[in-house]
Amino acid sequence: MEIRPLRADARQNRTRLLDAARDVFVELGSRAPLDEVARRAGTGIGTLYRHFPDRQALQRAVVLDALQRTVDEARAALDQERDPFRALVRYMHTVLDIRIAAVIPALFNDVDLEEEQLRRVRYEGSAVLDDLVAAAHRAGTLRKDVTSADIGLLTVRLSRPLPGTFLREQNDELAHRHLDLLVEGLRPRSGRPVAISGPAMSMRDLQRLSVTDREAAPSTARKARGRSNK
Amino acid sequence: MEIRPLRADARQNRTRLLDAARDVFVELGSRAPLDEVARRAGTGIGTLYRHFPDRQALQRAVVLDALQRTVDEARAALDQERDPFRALVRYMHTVLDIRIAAVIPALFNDVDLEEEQLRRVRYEGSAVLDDLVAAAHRAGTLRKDVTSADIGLLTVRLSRPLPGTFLREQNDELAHRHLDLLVEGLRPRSGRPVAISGPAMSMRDLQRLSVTDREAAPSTARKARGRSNK
DNA sequence: ACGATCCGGAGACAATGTCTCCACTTATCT
DNA sequence: AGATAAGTGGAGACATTGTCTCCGGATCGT
Repeated sequence: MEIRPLRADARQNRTRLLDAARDVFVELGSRAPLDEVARRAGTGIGTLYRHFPDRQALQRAVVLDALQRTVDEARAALDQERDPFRALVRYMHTVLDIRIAAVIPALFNDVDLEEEQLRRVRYEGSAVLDDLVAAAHRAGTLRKDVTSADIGLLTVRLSRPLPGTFLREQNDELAHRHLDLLVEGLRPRSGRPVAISGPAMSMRDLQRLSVTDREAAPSTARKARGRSNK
Repeated sequence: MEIRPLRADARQNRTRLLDAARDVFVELGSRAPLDEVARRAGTGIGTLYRHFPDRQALQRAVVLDALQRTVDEARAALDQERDPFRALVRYMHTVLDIRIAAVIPALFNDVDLEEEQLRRVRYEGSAVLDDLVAAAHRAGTLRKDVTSADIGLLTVRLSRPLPGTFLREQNDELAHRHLDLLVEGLRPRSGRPVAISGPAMSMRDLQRLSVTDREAAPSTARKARGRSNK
């Protein structure tokens, strides 16, 4: 590892490449052509390869960067907001902005999340989200049956850009709009509590689960689900 | 055009290929290897190409099939459910099951949605969703500021499989769980109405928007494939 | 039983993506 | 300003991946 500081222009290029890579991976998937990344960053492909020896190194750097920023923001929300529910909502909006919840999914199969450094930041991320949720639970402003994994997964669903040729700005607006809508469903209901179905997991459950199962079930048979509208 | 009915085994293979293709496109994206589709369908690659002359034909068939089933189910929901809100919720759950809202996004850039037959079914789909939403609005059981485009886009967000090595069944359960959660946010609030941000669009707005954006690039209706742009 | 119909998958071909190499440019220091 | 180390860009050799044809053989329907 080089410890010598980068030249000013080199540092800027590195940052630009990271930003461009994040967008490209989110929009085009983990196997998007790196030419495109270089193009958006306004550099040559050679420069990209100088900073990141191969595709995987770039992907790793992108994830680490986004994760770190998310953790920082989560802590800020927890510290600065008086109302825990507000802190949680602020956290979710920020996550949309950082696009972390879109990046990780996109790169999930290509980046080794168990690698030491990533593992550590991921752990911090889970912990702070657990704290946010727990605080809101204690305050009684968040439905008791909503778990931290729900929050995490919901931000994933909201983060991913909608297909079609939406402009990016429009996409972002819609994501925040839908988050607003969702947030209303997170509050406890005064009247009858309508039960929600499915597995209630914590962030820890979620991580354990992702790591553990590594076999593919080739069962393609589809069964009709007997569904009553609850 | 062949009108002669297919041999029984051929018909079954065709159906299997369609189902497999839908899953593969959703999971692996529109450019997923067709070998994988054949493998999951339990047929050879040659069989795939006999039924669908090229990738685009397969994609188109997948979308048409899913769309048609969705429209049918939407009509059934509208007819059979007494409570309009229940009808809407049932519709959304069904959409998750059919995975239409995951298929269309995945194939958005590869299938020409303006092609006559698709256009017609899509139009029907929008119309019936508009009806569902309008009915719920009239009944006062759906927030007035929630539009049909919101419903459509939200099902898209919920439909797409979460990354990681979730088993498919688990993925489905989570999608329905999160839909349950979301639904609570769709109901009108008795107390203060918390405003939601962002553009409020109808399905029509949505379609118009997607189409106009497309004009920028030359629409490849049925041309040679080899394109090199950038 | 016996055409007609359909299947399977090896492999030639085409498209796409990876990454190196090095002549050239730019930042930084004195 | 001059010297020089640091950084850049992109053409192109190479590798990987996906497309689609072809035809001997299996299977269906009558």
